Amino acid sequence: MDALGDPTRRAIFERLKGGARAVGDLAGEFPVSRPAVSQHLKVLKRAGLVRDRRAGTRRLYELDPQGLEELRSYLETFWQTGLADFKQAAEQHRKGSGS
Amino acid sequence: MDALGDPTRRAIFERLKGGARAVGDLAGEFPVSRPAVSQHLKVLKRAGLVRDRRAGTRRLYELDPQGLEELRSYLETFWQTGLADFKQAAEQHRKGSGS
DNA sequence: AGCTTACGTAAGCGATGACTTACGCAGCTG
DNA sequence: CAGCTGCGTAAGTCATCGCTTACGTAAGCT
Repeated sequence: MDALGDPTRRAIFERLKGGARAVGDLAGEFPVSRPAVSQHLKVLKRAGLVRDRRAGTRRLYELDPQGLEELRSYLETFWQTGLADFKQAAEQHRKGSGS
Repeated sequence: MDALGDPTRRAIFERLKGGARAVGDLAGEFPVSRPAVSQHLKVLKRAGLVRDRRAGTRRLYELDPQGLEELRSYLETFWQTGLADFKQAAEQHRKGSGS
């Protein structure tokens, strides 16, 4: 979650949804240097959101399904921990107020 | 989303799921000063995630249902933008590769 | 084997941001 | 009306982090 806090990193992450990409290739589409992209990928990898794979001299990065599932379930829990409950209260509270 | 990047802020946000709370009351449960909590709440409010309401000299903060719905739909979109597609590819890719 | 490509890492730097203390203001209470 | 409580804001400080340049390293190509 903290890993997605940075806009650039989030952009890289979203870009990876299109499929596996190499670092240099990826860096070509962002206004940052290649090492910067490397570091971002390192953080994402550490967060379990991406995976790296070798392809010749290049290193392809792709989304990690497992980490994504974990994130998803975390968010699911996020809503359900008393959130639906709160929503009902909110709706009730809203009943008499017109904007 | 950037608003939830900070751990302390996220903790405050989660704490608000339990219901509306005053600032000082909230600050009593965190290792930070009251003004710090105020600033965090300001950011959350600016992000549309929380709402403030007055109660005497206190100011109660609660989750904003509208902002939460926006966040939820954003996340929904997040998964669906080619993500299911990617998953199939990932599964397929897994088929014959033994590490 | 030597050269080139592609990447990761280290070191340094500038900027963002989280936190604290000090201050001013609104609202209850006597 | 005076005092107290509770909060927001301002100013300053210190850490964190994102970015760049420079360097070392692994893998294809000739």
